[in-house]
Amino acid sequence: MNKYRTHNCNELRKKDIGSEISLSGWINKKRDHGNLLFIDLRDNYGITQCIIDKDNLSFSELEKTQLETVIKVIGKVVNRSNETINRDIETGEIEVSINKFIILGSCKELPMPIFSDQEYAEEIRLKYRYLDLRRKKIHENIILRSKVISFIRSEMNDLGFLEFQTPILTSSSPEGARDFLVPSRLNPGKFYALPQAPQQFKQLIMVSGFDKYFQIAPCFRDEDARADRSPGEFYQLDLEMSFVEQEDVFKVVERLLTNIFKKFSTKKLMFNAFPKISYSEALLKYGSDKPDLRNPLVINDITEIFSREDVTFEIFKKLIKTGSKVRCIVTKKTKDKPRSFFDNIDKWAKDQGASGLAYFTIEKEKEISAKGPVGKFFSKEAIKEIMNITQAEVGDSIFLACNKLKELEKITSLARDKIAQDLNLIDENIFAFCWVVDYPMFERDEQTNKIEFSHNPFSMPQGDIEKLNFEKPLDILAYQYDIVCNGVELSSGAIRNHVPELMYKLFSIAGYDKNQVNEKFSGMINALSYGAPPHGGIAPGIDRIIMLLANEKNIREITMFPMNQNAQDLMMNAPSEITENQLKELNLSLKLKK
RNA sequence: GGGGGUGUAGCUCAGUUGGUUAGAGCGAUCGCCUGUCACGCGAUAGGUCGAGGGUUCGAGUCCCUUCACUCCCGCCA
Repeated sequence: MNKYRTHNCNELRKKDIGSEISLSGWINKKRDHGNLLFIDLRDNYGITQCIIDKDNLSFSELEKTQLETVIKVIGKVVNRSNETINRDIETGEIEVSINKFIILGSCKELPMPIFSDQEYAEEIRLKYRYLDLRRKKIHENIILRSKVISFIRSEMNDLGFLEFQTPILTSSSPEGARDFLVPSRLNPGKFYALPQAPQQFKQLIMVSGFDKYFQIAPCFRDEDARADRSPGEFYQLDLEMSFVEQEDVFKVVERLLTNIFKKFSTKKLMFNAFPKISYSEALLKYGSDKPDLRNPLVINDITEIFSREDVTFEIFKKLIKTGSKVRCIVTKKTKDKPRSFFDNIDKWAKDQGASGLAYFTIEKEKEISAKGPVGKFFSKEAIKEIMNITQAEVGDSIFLACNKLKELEKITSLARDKIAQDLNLIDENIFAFCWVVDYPMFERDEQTNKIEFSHNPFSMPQGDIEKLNFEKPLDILAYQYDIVCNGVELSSGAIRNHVPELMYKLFSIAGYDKNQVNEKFSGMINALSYGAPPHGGIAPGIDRIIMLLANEKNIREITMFPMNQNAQDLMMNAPSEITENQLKELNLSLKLKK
């Protein structure tokens, strides 16, 4: 028999009444009636109420024992009378009458209460993470995370994928995020980098003939944190498949995500088959390449309206002549919304750094007309034309913004979210997945004016390779795709370029000559010239999937031991200084900025 | 690198127009209480008001500097 317990704290039921048992766990809560003491004993599985009275020799000692002390209780399962049954806990029909108890782990005064739904400062939660993790909600989030990952493994195995580990110490790559670097002792002056993703390795696994690979892969990027982005490390379900086209990858991921979200959430999926939206369409209709499709609002371009004689909105007309565009959002049946609704949105837009959002409402008495601050600038024919483009009807309102394309996309995208929130248009009980496809291979950096890879440099360009027009690189699309859920980018992937000559060509457009490519991607580029299968894959973010399932906005709520925003582990005191000896061994010296 | 928010007891917070000895709930300690499940009742202890400087007869409160945490922008193929 186990020394510590015969049952866990969520096991005992009516059928156990009369049994002599032992339980071990934490004192979650005490209710002390002076001559009668109730103890809620908690473990990972649940809570069991234990009871002791003054006739017992241990009574006064147990009465003095601190919350969160770990004890072993030996006693008898007894019935609870009808009036004293607790329906809120699964063991609520019985209780344990304590005969004896033993302290297994004593507890100092707590820096934060465990039994409370109260929110606490992150600093203290992170410093005492092991206490924080005892609390119900985050404890359950972490268990959910474990179950989801375990489910993913079994699904991937069922689909014929093999799980492999790839190196954690690897080489720094020129593209992408800032690397975490590790100095090499045996190779003075040289550094390893932690992988930003196992990108090259997974392609090499395909070249090695393993056909289908996956890994719950740690990824390291030395970039600043956000609420939904840990500094340092995060996890991806990294997967790669040989002899596949885009659709084959989609099929696997759609099945997997559908199964995960159906199994681990009660929320409904908006689409059985995930819709596919091209990158350019997404930017036009939603102003973003990660649209929240729960939001029914759509953006329309109405720049052409402003070339009409009977539109006299001179500010916009002037801006358009210098290259700006006009886009708008229609809100249905908002004719009778108070003036404050419109002004708040305009004010909000100004707070976002935009020049505000113009608006008018379409009304009809005898004739169609536009009411609102800028309504007077539009003739009834112009209004009809706008209604034609935007599907707006009488009683609807139109919010307009005019700016250079990038800025315009940004503000209309934010406005789309903001207006939908104000009008309460977003159903929180839905997951709306979509694919964003047809990403451009290259984009122009606005500051440097240089042409760069817009996503992954290893992606395969679309179309007939022989006929690609390298003179117009910005027109080249890639077999590059993202999956988005509720406005959250879950992952991106691509069909890879497995043709070395084409790879050199594409890198040369981004400003890397053959030697640089050979040097920086030696493993990859070499491998591709020894018989590489066509292949492709994707890497859904595990953390973000769990956040969606757990309905958490902050990644630390689903991460066991996270760092704070300044990339410090307050519990372990990382990062920390190292000794002179360690530095010497690594041939390093410090030169700190003041 | 830049912008916003927060910082008062172990924890969560209140603190008016600058004015006496800075308060409450939870927790801790002590006492009372045999059916609670956020048990109840009474008492006690507990404060560098993040830190430093300034204005003032007087600063938790106003001003300046600075630190910590957090959210956002930049960044994140």
